[in-house]
Amino acid sequence: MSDPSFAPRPTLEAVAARAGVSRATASRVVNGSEGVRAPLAERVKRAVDELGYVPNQAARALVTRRNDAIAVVVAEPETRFFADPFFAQQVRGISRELTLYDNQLVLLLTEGAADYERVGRYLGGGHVDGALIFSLHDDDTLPALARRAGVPTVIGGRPDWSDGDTLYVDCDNRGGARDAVRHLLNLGCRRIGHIAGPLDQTASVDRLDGFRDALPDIDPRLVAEGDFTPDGGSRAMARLLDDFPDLDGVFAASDVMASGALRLLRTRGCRVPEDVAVVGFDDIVSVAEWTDPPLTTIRQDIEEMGRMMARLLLRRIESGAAGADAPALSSIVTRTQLVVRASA
Amino acid sequence: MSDPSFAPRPTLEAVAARAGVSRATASRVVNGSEGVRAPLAERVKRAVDELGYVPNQAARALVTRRNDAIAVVVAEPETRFFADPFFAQQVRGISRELTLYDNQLVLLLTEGAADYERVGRYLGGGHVDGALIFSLHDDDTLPALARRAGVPTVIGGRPDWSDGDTLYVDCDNRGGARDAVRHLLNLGCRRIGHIAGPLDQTASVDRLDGFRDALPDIDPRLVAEGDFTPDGGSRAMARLLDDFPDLDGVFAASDVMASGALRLLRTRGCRVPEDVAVVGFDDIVSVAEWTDPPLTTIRQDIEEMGRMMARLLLRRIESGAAGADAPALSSIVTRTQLVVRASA
DNA sequence: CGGCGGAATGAGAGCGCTCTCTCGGCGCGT
DNA sequence: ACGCGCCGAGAGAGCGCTCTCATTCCGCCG
Repeated sequence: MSDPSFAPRPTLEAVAARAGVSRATASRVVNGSEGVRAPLAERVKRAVDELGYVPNQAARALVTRRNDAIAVVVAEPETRFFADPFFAQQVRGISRELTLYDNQLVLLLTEGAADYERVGRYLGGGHVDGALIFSLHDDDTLPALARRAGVPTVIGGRPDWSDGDTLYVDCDNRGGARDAVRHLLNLGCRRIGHIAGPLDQTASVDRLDGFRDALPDIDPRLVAEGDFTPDGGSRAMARLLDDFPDLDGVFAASDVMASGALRLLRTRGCRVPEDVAVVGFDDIVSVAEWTDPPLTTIRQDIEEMGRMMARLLLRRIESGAAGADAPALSSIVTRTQLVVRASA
Repeated sequence: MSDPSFAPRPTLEAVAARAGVSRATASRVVNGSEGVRAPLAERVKRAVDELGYVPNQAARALVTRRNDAIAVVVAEPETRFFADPFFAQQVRGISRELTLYDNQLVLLLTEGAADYERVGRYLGGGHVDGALIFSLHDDDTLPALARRAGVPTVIGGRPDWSDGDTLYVDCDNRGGARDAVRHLLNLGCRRIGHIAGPLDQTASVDRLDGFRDALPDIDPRLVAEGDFTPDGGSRAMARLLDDFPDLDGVFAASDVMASGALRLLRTRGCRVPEDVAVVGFDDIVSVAEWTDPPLTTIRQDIEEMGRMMARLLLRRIESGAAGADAPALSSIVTRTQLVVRASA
């Protein structure tokens, strides 16, 4: 087997020799620093081309302490990670932003706490310059892990603790939820239920809080906990309907759950929005536009949030490298927006 | 800002000093090689714990030429990558297998050929020990790129060229397609159409070939090309129905497209399977079990294929390291299986 | 026309690790 | 009791790169 990986890769040394310059000069040219006279630079570039030289990243990383790679750590079984379009969009945003700055995305999937040790080792090993952590649940040790590993981190979604040092990007879950319920109220709904996400995540809690803001002193049974899956939404909807046959409005904490709720509503013969009006959250287009009827929802710009996470992290890494007098960085909370379609 | 990344990470040297041994011995202990007497090894381990030592991967990679990381390159816009459960399952399989062997997964998303240069640089940079490439289209230069970069590669899905050196993992697309059509035939269908995938991918072509195997000399208009999305399936179904009102059977080249077809069939008032029987391909459970009616389909074990890809690649890397007398590796084609649900 | 300043180039010291090679010490055979 | 062989530990040479610092070369001014 003629394994091409056996052809030893040319080193900077070789390039320098061929160009008749020193390694230092070759390095300067390769890294695009100025102060090399044109003819020399030209010769080096030619040598690079002819030899097909590509810098060895390990060697470079060893001295620069930079990897130009950041990890995306998902504290969620792959099943949900891939099934949920929310992650998909966020990762896309991240990926695009990182690409812009020539950084690579290393995906670290965890299946339960057993993998945490492995992830910790990886982060500590200096493989990546930073980490983006997603979808935290109560008491998740992932951020602590990253911190111990000395890896700059940005979290997707407000964490359930707060200290000035923790950076995150989230949307205004509470305000968005409030808007959703007010919309329902304006439509004339009198009996409004809420399909919440798992309450060990702040996004769910914040949305529930927003719901309560608009509807204080509500019967607690009007809140049914789902799990961000269609089925969960469906089950929660069923419970709500069983407990409150006079239900005429529902705010679901995610579009995906709302789609499940819609499905159940249909099997129960309820018309949407005539009998029951439904508002979702997220505005995941591939879901919200395709439900029957199309979903009224609270829009958050998920991809943009992904980009922001990446940018924030990159800046934090940068500032770490720059020293103490770096500009202070702060978490970002984005605005949400009501998108009215047909379901409410 | 008290950036913890500024606490310099302890080096092997420090561990050795603390344990009162040489760097070499410390290294031996850390890497679990034998031939170090227990008391010494014990002291080293203690030092590692106390210092919180984690080996610097860049330094290690520099000398071992191993990164314990492999790249997954997706020649597909993120949109489809994330939207399509097929990739999700495959990546899960890969991730699991890699984790087993303490390898990391680096996800390289490409958005069009513009990104190829970047990917090439990355692969050539020695960041990863190997690459898994997915979802190739005609004349895709990705494999050539990987080869030029000297990176061992395994391809997901049969490539459209063949040479003994190219390793791939695929299922028996043609045989599966044949089975699907035969099932339709056994059911008594007389006018069977095919919703094909994009014909610049071998999987689509192979499935079409299987369709033709079972139905030679068929009217070419009975084949409608889709794009592996629900919408594409829907559109193709519409075309088929328009051209052949007497259609009574459809074989779709993917479950996702079949679900779109089902949707269209419903809007047209066709009963499934009474009026038109439908068979899909893939057996993506989250799709096939949830369509209405549940989808009869051709099962391929996608996750297992992912695992196989990873294993094959790891072995190829291994064999590269072992030298010429490594066992010959060969591509894998897995068996498919008809799964009968309600749609046919 | 000598010398000075500044820019361009080269020399060389590591970065943290692995691994070969050498050396020291111990058990054993005679 | 002496020497041989072998196992366990240490010394040291890189891996390929970056970057500081010394050196050289040039254009100019005096």
